[in-house]
Amino acid sequence: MKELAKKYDHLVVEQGVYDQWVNKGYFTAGDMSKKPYSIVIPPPNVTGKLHLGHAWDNTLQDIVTRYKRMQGFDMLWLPGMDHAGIATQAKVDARLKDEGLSRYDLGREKFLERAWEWKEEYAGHIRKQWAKLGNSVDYSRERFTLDEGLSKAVQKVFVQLYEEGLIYQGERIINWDPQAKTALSNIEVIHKEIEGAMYTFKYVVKETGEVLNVSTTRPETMFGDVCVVVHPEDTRYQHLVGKHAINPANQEELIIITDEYIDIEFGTGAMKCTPAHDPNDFLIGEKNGLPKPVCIHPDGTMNELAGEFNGMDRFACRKALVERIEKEGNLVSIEKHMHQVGHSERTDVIVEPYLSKQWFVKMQPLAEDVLKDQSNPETKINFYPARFEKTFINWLEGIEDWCISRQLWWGHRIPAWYHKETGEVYVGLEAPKDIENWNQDEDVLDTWFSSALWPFSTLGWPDATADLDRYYPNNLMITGYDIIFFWVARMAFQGKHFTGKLPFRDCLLHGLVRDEQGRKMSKSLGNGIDPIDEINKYGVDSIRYFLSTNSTPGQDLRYSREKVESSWNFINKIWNASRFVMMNLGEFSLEEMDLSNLSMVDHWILSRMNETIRNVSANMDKYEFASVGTDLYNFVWDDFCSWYIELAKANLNSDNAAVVTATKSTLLLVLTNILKLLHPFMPFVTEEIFGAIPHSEEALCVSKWPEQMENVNETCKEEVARLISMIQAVRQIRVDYQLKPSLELDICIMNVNSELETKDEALAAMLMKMCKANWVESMEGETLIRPIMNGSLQVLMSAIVDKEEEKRKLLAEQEKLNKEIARAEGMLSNQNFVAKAPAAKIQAEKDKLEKFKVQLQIVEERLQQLN
RNA sequence: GGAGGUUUAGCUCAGUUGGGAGAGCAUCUGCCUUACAAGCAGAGGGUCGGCGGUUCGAGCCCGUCAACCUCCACCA
Repeated sequence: MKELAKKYDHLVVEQGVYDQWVNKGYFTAGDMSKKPYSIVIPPPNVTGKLHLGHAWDNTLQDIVTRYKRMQGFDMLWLPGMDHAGIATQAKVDARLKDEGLSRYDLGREKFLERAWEWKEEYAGHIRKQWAKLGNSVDYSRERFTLDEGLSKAVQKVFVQLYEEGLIYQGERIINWDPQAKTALSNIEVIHKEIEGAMYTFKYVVKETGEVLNVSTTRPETMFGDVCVVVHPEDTRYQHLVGKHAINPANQEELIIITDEYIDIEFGTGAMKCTPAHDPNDFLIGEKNGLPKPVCIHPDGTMNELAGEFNGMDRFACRKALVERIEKEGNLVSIEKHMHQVGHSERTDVIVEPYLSKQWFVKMQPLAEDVLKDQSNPETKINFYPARFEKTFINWLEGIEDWCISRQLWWGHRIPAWYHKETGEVYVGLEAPKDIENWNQDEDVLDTWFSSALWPFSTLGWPDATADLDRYYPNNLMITGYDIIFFWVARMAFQGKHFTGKLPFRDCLLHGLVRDEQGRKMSKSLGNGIDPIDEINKYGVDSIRYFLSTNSTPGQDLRYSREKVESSWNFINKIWNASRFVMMNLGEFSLEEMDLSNLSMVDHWILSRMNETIRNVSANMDKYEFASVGTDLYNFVWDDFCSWYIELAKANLNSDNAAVVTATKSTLLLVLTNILKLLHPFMPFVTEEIFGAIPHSEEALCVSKWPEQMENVNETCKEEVARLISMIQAVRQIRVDYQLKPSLELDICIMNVNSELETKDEALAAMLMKMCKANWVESMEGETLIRPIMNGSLQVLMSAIVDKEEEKRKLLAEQEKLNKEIARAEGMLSNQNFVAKAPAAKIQAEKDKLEKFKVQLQIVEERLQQLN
């Protein structure tokens, strides 16, 4: 058995324990005698260090994991990491750049070697951070989205969806990132409101010589224009339909056509149409069988269609073109224009809508299957908080096809081959036999394509493994609300389609960690906080307790060092209380435990313990960790430390050995259960203390979750409440009359009608200990009377009491009581209340009224004496 | 243009079927009481964003307005 150091030092306490847990295999799942419970970690990107958001997310998962493990489940928390295509490739590119290289210098194969080196390096960092956080993950089942098994799952899904007609290749307008030179899916585009300009130019109608004004926000795309469109009912332009306008950018003739899409009220009512660089224009082009010329290179520079601007950056071209047109006299106006412009999530450059050939997943049938299951209480995912179900459903209902091909090297290569001569497309798990005649698609899949399979691919799917059978669907998914679309929804439809079941029963969503001013943590603001620094400073137990108990589900969380310190203080309190218990237990062993001679206060703390176990377990099941935190804080600090330990001191000094034993037993039992209840939140310090007190279980982290104790006398609650009110009354008298704390007061207790009415030695000792009060049977001479719960307390103080002061206090008390009585009487005389309120509520009001009346009587008697 | 969130003590936030407003920190007073001064014992501080409604009773339910925040959305 260990000793507890005099001072709580988190650096010492948190050292070495984690490795022991891992080495003993406590985190390894697979005990077939137990019921399974599973969570998979949202795989962190192998791009860098974990941030506070990860610490929060992981802590929540670890809390549930440890709780379920202690409840006797075969608990699997499966760890792993994500290859994070664009993000990682960008990091490796940057590293190469420092060496004066580009990925093209290395070639695909060598580049991938470098990327794998990067992955190994960062995976090591991430594992160290998991250990630091205390994550009780099963390392024997750790996975990586690009490992062999998961790649197999990805290929299988791609090929099957292709064969089912749910994956197709198409020439479409996609979101193009000209810096990363890859396509993006719709949700990888961040729309930001920026100030642009609306340019209006003169288009001369060839046949009539009239001038037609046409506006655009992107003049550079004029080199890809194929027509001018007006609304069919726009009387201003009906006579021009079928005629031709001259494009002021390149003097080409543009046919004037009509389309219902046009908003007559907007701008001039005449729109230029660029089918290859705008999704709406694309549709108009398709409808009318127009060509779709591309005028921009994949790197964002203009191509040969731009004539003299060939090779110029798209935005430089915009400026130069406008200047030229102005010079030619064809500029009508430039007006400031605020509009939403798409930016790449990863590189932050302005996304170019771009016509290109990509692979897509046909989403509607997949989404419909999920929506069907979601509408059935038996099969649906339960969202916590429930409101996110709406977000989830709305997105699936309005879903568009998912562009899944990425022009990158780091990722799952698309299993499609093109015949060198015929151009035939082959998609399959195996490469074509006559491979020399085929070229494999150069592209890889969107990272989220593999993440979407995570809940089952990590368990061995597509093989029918024992793990898959046992741990799928997962019981719970915990992640941030910011990736409902990216991840949760996609896991849902892939899970449903390939396993027949939605991938998890519950989904707990948390918010974002913000800085102390409430701002998002970001690189550009430089306000990011490294969790490791904070852990070194305050200990991971404090960080975990802070992160998990200071917000409600779905709400963002402000990081607050003040509150982390307050968490540290709480842990320090537990540490010191434990030291007190140990000091008093001495050589006390488990065999001596005897709870048969419990005193009133022992019963009381055990009854509060039962209540706490009940509330904590219920709230844990609802993922209401803030409530759990409050309950435990109050129970530990107020009930156990401030009251029970202080009251127990008198019992521990008793000559009666049975009383001492009962108190020691209670101290040990309650402390043990406190450690268990707190373990999921602060695993290190609780395990350390557990190791230092008598116990029969192997380790706290694999100990049994507390159960309520039977045969606890609940009526002691009221007795102890009275005792507490007595102690508080005496303390109040000291404050009121500025008496020295060391001065012993004689007190006499009257009209209590309870066990406390007759003097009891143990109670007398407690009163002496708690408020330096000596309990006497009766009192002669002038006394000061204070009402206490259901009775009154008399103090002999004629020498000290200032009568006027006492009168003032009593009058204040009288006023307060009269108010209360008026309130209660008011309610009870309200016929509607009496007729409609529940009987229990009415009775409670009657009881209160009675109590107040008794107290008022005492106060008034005393006032009379003073007059 | 849709959807959602937030508004409670000086600050940060709880408040779970509607039944006498809470915590942490901060402030004030008094204490080194042998687990803990990172502590102990007390105290002050709120028209629960505004208005209206339902109800015997509203911080909580309904309507409306305001401020702030977030997500979604192809208007040239």
